[in-house]
Amino acid sequence: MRSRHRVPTLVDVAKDAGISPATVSRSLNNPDIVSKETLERVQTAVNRLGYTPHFGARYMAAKRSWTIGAIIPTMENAIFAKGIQAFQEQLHEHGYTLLVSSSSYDPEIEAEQVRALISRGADGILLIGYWRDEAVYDFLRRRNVPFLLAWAFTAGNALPAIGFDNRASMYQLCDQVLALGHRKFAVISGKVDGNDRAANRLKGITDRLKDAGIDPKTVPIIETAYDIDNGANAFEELMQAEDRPTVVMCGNDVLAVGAISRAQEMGLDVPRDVSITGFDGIELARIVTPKLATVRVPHAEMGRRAADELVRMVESGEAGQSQELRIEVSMDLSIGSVSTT
Amino acid sequence: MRSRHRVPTLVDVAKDAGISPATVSRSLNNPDIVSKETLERVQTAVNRLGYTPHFGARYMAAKRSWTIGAIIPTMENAIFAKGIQAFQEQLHEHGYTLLVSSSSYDPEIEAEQVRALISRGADGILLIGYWRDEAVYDFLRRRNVPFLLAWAFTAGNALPAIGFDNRASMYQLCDQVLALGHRKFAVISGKVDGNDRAANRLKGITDRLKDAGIDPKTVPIIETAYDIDNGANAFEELMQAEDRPTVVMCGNDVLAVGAISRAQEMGLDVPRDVSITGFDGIELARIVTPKLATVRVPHAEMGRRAADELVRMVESGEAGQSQELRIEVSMDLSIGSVSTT
DNA sequence: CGACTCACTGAAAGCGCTTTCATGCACGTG
DNA sequence: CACGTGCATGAAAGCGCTTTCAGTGAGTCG
Repeated sequence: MRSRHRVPTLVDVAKDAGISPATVSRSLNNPDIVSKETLERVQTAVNRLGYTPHFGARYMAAKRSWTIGAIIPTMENAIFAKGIQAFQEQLHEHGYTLLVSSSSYDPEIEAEQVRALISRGADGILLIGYWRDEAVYDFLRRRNVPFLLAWAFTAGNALPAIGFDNRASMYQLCDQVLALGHRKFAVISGKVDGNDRAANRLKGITDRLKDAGIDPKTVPIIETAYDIDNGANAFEELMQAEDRPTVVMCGNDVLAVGAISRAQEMGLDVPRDVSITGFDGIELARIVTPKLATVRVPHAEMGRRAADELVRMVESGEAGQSQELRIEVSMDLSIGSVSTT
Repeated sequence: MRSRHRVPTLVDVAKDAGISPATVSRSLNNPDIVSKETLERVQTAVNRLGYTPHFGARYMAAKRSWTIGAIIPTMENAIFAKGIQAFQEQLHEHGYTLLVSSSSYDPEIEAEQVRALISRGADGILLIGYWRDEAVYDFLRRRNVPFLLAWAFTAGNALPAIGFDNRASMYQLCDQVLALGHRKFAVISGKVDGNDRAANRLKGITDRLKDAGIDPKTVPIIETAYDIDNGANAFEELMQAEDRPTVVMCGNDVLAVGAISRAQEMGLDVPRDVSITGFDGIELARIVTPKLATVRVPHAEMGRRAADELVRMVESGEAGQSQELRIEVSMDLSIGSVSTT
């Protein structure tokens, strides 16, 4: 029952078209070197039989899978959605298929996924951020599988990355917040452990505060996983302090949106009673009320460029070239000024 | 340069362990039938060499890929994210890997993706909704690849599906809207063409209105792609009418959120000036102000159940069993009552 | 007009694994 | 002691494709 119809193979096509399997293979992969007439007969046979090449066999014989793997920390929220979508589309343009898996921000799972992707023959791999066990990098290098990092960029780091400088970006945002007169800060950061993006964003804030003569140790900082509810709870906790902050800077938009929504539930007006900032510039930030002040990351462009670069690496065998992308600080309605009287 | 290190194969492991390749294969796939001592030697050799099985070869020899494919209409917004995430996790439990691709709501692309997934040896395939070219179903059946539909359920339809009744759910929501006294409706629907979910949601509204003695032809309906901005624009257009609706029902949360945000920009109070409803119950609906009245779909459960069922189909070779999931209508703050004086 | 080139095609090896079949060996049994 | 039994292993075929190597015939050139 399960195999009533035999699945047609390349040999079946060859027989049907009255030519050799070799020529059928060429017709499919390298049509230029086959005569027009033969090409047509192959085409006809393929259609008649409903032939689809067997990926495993093809991959085994050609040692090319036309597959690119990507491991992102999460699919649950939209942080990576836009970028990965663009990455996928651009890969498709190059004739590659994308395999995505998510690690739930767990380094062990990530390492396992890397092995899984390689075992499935990924010709190249996209990873998020820099920080991971050196063993993972070793494994990739030993296998000679090109890899590229995204969503982060640190000048001087030798690993090929396409992204933006998380520290500098947050530094810049913090700059603007200071310019509005804020001096009483609080921070809701993502989990810093093993996450260079989160760590650098936090560092961007503390660095800027130091430069402004504010001791970061005096700033209340809550570290929590990226999740709307966590953002909300952290916000509430921060506002319990007797000396309330005038601004709460969040490690990403998801946390910030949680903060905004809890603020409303608490009857606080944003930004009159308290200002809130985010990071990422996902759609959420745009539609929340008030519109979120945030750092806009060019997700789609990052995805496209990463695809182009990774394909280039795979096909040329050359080392990857890093690219830094420009972010844009957008001071939207969720932040107000503070009189510095 | 690209191949300085030769990738270790099963034969290398066999040599290193001093046993035959056959036994190594057995140790890896069927440890029960191998002696404990041999197992250990294999384990040691695998670790020493850093061996990872070659997926293509394995798939070719065993004719099982341990891969499940899923084709969703879009990754851009969160409609499918939660469900697919759960689907993936549950598949992982069963030892399967998920391959996701998106069709951008284009039936041609979807058909192409089906072929691509099959060619990659997907042992089973998850598709969204019922409507697609019969040729796609034929192809799947001819190939004997089990498939399952999700995000929809129509009683009596023979195709195996795990989801909810889009028409009935929207009918139910509309019911509640009527109960609040609304009589002047407007609708922002998703593109109905080729999309049974969108079509049935719309039908749920018109059916209910008919039953209430309201001629659906008198109700302004705008059909547009699921996108926040489209929702916003459609809303504005609908509110331009001289006889404004008291409620705008939207085909999904994304459209509804767009509508809410435009309402605010237009200086309209939701729900005092106009009520707005959505569909899906994604996170967005919860955090928008005012909280969106919508139909909550149990995405995670749908994903998990779909995974269990599809794996069962693949492993048993039996036909798929449909399951209908319960939705929940939540009348949140974006809807108010209308005095029926 | 013989030697070459060129465009096209075929034969066959081999990619890394699983699985069938055969074999060896240590038992327990009549 | 001859035999069947069951466990653990090995040998070898073969999965469906690509690619190298070797033609073949037609056209071109000195």
